[in-house]
Amino acid sequence: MKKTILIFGMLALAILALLQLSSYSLISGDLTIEFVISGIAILFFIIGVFIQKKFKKENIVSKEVDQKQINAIGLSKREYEVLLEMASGYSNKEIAERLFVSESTIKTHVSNVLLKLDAKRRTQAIQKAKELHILPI
Amino acid sequence: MKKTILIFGMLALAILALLQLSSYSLISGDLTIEFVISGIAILFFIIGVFIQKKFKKENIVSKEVDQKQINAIGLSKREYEVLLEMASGYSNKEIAERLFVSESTIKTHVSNVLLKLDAKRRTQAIQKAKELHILPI
DNA sequence: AACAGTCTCATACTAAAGTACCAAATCTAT
DNA sequence: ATAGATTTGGTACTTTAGTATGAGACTGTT
Repeated sequence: MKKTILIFGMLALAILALLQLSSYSLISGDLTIEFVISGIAILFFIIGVFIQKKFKKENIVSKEVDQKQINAIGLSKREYEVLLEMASGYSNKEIAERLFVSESTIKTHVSNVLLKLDAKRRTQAIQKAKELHILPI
Repeated sequence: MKKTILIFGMLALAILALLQLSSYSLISGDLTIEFVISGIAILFFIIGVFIQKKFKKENIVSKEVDQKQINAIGLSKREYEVLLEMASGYSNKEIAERLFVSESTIKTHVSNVLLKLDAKRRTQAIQKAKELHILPI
């Protein structure tokens, strides 16, 4: 967790910088104490929100599809489309109708998907695809 | 977004309260300006983190299984177990081996699961189960 | 233009999934 | 203890899924 140390170090620095700035402003009389404190409060609130967001993103399984993984596996555009339809629970015949091609074509694509994902069944392919983060949701 | 308005109202109030408190402390000379500002910064940082956490939680699809849904659907304990195995990508034969029963039994269970989830195929059953939040992940 | 890759489709299989129907054993709660 | 639900298992059958193989059409690339 180097990032944690880094972030808290930066925060400490930010606080020190603000202290310097605020005391200087107060001495010079440009700003009122209320204004400075409000600004600091808002600033640190925003920083808190931002940092929490960053941390959350790392912990949560991203719902985004990992395009790099798709390329790494070697799935073609059409094969990936078929995979998505499979994962949605459609049969080969239904996928064929939805994509306006023959069932034979879908079978070919499915076989290729299974090969590339090293799966014996479509359900296993779906599971593996999920683990590889190449499926939305 | 009533919550948003509420939260920001509370924040504004908190800032005002802090201003009052800090000016009072400064006048009475109990605290230094640095100490007050640091405290406020830390406080608002924490508030920011907390609020972001709250908001995030609402957006994320809960990974918990919805036991009520399982009951509502009428899935028995064993049927649910089979559903989980199905969703993991196992074949009927594999599930039979894993649960130490015959393949016939699994077929019966699977048929019942499909009926209760109103699905034509196991992939569709998995998809529907996912939507009903009765699958972990 | 030639080539690799993709997409399409077909045939002929084998394997797996799913349905229908039945029935015995086992729990479970009243 | 008995009724109702659950679990288990079987047979026989239909439907999907998946494999193997081949091949034409259509990219984009060098």
